Amino acid sequence: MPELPEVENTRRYLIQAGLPGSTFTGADIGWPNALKTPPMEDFVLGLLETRVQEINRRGKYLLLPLDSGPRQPAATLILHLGMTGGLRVQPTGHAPHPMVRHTFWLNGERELRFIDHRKFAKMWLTDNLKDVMPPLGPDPLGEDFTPEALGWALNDRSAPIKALLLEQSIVAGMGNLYADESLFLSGINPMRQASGLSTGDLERLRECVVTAFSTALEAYDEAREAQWPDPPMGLHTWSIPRKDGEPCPRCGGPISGTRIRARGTYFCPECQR
DNA sequence: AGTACGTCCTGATCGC
DNA sequence: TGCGATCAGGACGTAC
Repeated sequence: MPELPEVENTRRYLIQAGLPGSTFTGADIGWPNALKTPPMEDFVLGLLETRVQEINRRGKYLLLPLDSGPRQPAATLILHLGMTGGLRVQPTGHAPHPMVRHTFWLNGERELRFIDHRKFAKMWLTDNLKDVMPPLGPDPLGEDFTPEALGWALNDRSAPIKALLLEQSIVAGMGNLYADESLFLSGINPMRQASGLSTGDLERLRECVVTAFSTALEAYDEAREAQWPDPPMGLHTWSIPRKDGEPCPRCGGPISGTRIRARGTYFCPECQR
């Protein structure tokens, strides 16, 4: 379930693996439904002989601006890992993971391999980001993620804070696990009405979102070094147990499991009132 | 407009 | 023991 730390880890992995500067020499799209735009033929032709300039991230989206030389306009390859997506840069001879859905051939006998067990991942190739990118809120690793920005977005919203934290237009990169973790760290009940949060709540929440993501990222950085060249994925980097009745790490009381907007939600009824 | 729910997917796990 | 039902969840489409 890639959320911001997993996507950022993937970004750093791709850079370390030398994807920037590599040239696409072909592509095999094994699950066409993942391709949102353009149609397959245009997608593959559009990638051909383009060079990856850099690997950027906006929320959970990976953005690969491409250099196509004199051919214009310059396009961007956009990747979203969905729930089970993962990327590898490997030598052509290296046995591929059984769940590789798409293969992008690179110069120098290497391949960019897109793994995706459950086929929730998505891809776009566009020369106009605005046409395909949904509106994204501030990124918690950036400077514009402030208590004021959070308060403004939640101001007149009556939905439970947990549901709104998951909206990418409010917090870019947030996902189910880190939403629960951030609320647990900040002592805020996930079912509370967003508009009812005090200034103090918002400040604490902002701080805890940053803490949850930063802690996870550090773990990914370490694991990436330790297990190179296999990138880590799915590290257990949160403190709140994701099981009903488990002891709360803070007070020892039983953790409650419930559903908010059909998402599994875990919290401590004692610490998060 | 805001809120909520169904849908897409596969594999693991649950319950009868 | 075995097999069908349920669960997991990111983002979008649809309904209210």
